[in-house]
Amino acid sequence: MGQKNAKTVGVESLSSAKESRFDAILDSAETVFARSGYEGATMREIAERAGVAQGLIHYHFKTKEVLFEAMVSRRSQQINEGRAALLDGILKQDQTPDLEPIVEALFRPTIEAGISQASDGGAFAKILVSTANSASEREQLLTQKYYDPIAQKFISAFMQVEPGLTRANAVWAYMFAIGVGMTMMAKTGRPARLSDGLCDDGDADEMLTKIVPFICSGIRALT
Amino acid sequence: MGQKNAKTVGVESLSSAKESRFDAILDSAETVFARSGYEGATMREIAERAGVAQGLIHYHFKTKEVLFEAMVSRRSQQINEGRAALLDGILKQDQTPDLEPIVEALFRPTIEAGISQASDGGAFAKILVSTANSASEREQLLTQKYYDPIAQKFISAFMQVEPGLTRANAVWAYMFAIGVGMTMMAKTGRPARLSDGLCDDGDADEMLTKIVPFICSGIRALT
DNA sequence: AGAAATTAACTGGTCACTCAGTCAGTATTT
DNA sequence: AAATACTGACTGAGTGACCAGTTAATTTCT
Repeated sequence: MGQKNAKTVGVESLSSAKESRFDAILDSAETVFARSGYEGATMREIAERAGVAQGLIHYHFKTKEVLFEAMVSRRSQQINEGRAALLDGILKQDQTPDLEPIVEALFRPTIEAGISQASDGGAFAKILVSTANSASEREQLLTQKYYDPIAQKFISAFMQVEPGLTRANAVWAYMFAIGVGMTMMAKTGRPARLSDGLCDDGDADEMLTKIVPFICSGIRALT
Repeated sequence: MGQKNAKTVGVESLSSAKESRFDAILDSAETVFARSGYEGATMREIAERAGVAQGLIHYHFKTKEVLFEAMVSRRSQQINEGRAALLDGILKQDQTPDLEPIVEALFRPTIEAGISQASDGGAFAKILVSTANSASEREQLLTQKYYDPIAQKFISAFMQVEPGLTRANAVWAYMFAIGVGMTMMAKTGRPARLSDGLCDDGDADEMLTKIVPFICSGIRALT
């Protein structure tokens, strides 16, 4: 269900290229799930924000759970294609690549997926954070399905450019790197609070200049 | 509300020292909130698991929100007293202390609060993770109230033992350190999945031997 | 080409159920 | 007896899901 809406693909996101209701529902779901969490979000609110009848959501997605997965699937495929492309480009070099661009390739597509939608305050990034940290069945399965494969690619890349890493340590390195990245994606505003405004977790580019050296140095400590 | 139950404090947690219903409710809330999240948890389930009538929860805590805060408050005070004690002990030395024990002091009390209850699978740690990462009003206020003060102490300690750190970078260092710690506290089982069983996020002590060098090296990269 | 038939997209209302919270009344303590 | 602790039945406000029926778009038949 949902693949029949492959119509009018072409160049979307162009100005206000009229979007299908199907996609409008997914966009709305992204915003509402991000603000209220899975249980806190209501089908009614998602429908209202998308400007459709509530029944239409059930027509397209059957259940709330399927809707949630469809929303995660759409965005994570986009992100992980970007990640894979960047990583492949780096590894295709002649000499051994640096660790730094690899770590950057891990985060930049997520950031860009956040801002492209503008005005949503990085809604999907927030969903990512809570999904990744959840120990619940449903969310773990989504992580496994959509994020474990690309994770393995980055873990292998870590081992390739830092030969001192055991496989176990490369896995820890990946987990820790993601943990640090959460700080940026959660957008809690806490850095600003703790620093009297010196730090701003809304500025992803500035954060990356701190995060990348932090993680790379941390990884090298595990070699 | 709740402080009138300071009765029979003494040595609790001893075998099955009969616990007050008040505390039984908080314990139950910890487990249920950890598994289902704030919205997903129901007062009915918390009451059943605690073996009391649902009305009793409202008698003691009035609302779900107050119950949640009471549960966070109890455990976080215990954790942060442990953290402060360890940190003060370290800073009281004559010569300049190392960064390593400070970072360890950040995490050990949380871990121990998790295991002491046994069998709950680190329920409170999971709540901590989702609370810290949430951008919602309610959870941000709790973080601010119960965790920002101790965070400032650790940020100052970072600057004291690593004089090259600016205040802004010390704040980032703290945020990143917490981010890495999430990996350990969330207990998602993902490390085991990604490593075919080589890594185990259930073994907090083993994780600490990886986390502490990772974070310390990362922090020093910011100097 | 144009009418007829079929499918897809969509609506508004409704259902059975669950939720947090209330309350009158009962047991237990002091 | 007076206060505190506690119960269990209850309520009104939502909840996700469902469905009969309407409109728009395609396909099929003549």
